[in-house]
Amino acid sequence: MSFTYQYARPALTVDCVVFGFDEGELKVMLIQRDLPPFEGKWALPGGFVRVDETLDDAARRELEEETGISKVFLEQLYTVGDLGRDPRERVVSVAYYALVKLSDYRIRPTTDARNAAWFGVSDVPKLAFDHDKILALALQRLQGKVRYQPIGFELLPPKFTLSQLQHLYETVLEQKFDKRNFRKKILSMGLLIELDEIEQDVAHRAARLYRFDERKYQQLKKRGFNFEL
Amino acid sequence: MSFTYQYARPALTVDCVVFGFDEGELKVMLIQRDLPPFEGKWALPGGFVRVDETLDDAARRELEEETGISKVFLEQLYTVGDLGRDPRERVVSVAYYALVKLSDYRIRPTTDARNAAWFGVSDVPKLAFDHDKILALALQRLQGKVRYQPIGFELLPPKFTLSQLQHLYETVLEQKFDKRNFRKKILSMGLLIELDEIEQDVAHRAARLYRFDERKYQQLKKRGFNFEL
DNA sequence: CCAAAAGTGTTTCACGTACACCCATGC
DNA sequence: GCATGGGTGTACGTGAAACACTTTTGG
Repeated sequence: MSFTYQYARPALTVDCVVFGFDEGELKVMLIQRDLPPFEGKWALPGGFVRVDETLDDAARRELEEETGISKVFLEQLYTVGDLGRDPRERVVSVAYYALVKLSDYRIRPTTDARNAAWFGVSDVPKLAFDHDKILALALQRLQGKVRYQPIGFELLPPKFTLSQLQHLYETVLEQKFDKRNFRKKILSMGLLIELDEIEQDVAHRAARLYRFDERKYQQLKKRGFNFEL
Repeated sequence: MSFTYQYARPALTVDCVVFGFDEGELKVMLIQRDLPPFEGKWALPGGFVRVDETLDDAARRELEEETGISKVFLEQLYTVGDLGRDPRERVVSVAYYALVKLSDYRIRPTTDARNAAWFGVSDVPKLAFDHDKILALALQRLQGKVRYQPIGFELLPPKFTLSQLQHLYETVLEQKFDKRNFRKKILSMGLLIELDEIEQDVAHRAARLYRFDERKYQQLKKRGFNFEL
């Protein structure tokens, strides 16, 4: 079976930059290519968009197929369409970025026949295609967005300590915060629910656990509230 | 001549939301369709991406062809790919938004065989395809971006008065500003060059003209400066 | 008892905000 | 001379930033 058109059409793909946060480091999931071009090179998970699925669906499907990741925060990032970005033919790719609760879901880093692994964002090797550029864009977007939208919580387990939250922000934004000021500010928004639980199995005083109040955030947002770190 | 592929491919188009600012109002350029589907309806300028041109090039080319507009601020907005957004077949469209110095370049609102016209953003009729949604996205992006990047100047002539600038911000953000505070803030950034010229042909005291210092902005940006209204 | 991180208030300073009057020009 | 918008300074309050010590727990 084949499909014929009057004019040449670019191929259309999706690529996903999947971020996780673990051990005080921001990580990206990469896949080792088992086919040319760029065989053996690391690349972003992604693949062709089917003609009967939306772009979002395609991104989620590829993510699931290639990394086993599902039900995560996923947002469109940018569409790249430079000539020659794929040596075989013209390929336009809609890039997405995803945020996963690494420490919670325990994602299997290897699935399928492929080799998938987490890399610290500062230890990423040279990637296939123009995926370096896409990754850089995603990082930029994450840094910009984390300040004024409560997406940082997508990278933490549902229950977290204020220190974990602070470290997350410090890592993503590459910037230190004062502990007291950070707590004051984040708590003053009234978006965190203080739980009756504390950390377990730590070799020091256990910290209180909190939960992000998504419901409250949606309410406040309607009334003109703006999250801002 | 025709082109054949193993799998079905979506068609790929670009659409442009072109903003202008005139008479204290934010305007969008629309084109009246002369072919089905949506014949006679107003739509965003746009068209198919050729297989040998980048997405940015395609957007600029379509803009030039359909509206005569060239050399403007142009930025990718979002890629829409819902099923059924075009009744004929699957079409994925990369949306762009452009900012033009309306009062300066004097763009011809009608070119080609087509009917092109400026609409106040609050007087836009129901558009073809999902162009309403794209326009709404573009407005949102403009409102968000104008606050923390000096793109407002793209909508003004090269020489402008502080009142013009203030009115632009008030229009885009749908919010009033205090005259003294606005001037204090904008001038304190040191990004405006005070010219030795004043307005001409006004029926009241003529205002001083200013120019945006792009050079200085690029310098400051490198050193970590952030524009913020 | 030592190490490691949790938790907690106050002072200072900068910046945002509110606010009213005189000036220049064209008609 | 009057209508229209141009141009200017100060006082006040809020919120960001700086800063150090005590507490709890496990080993």
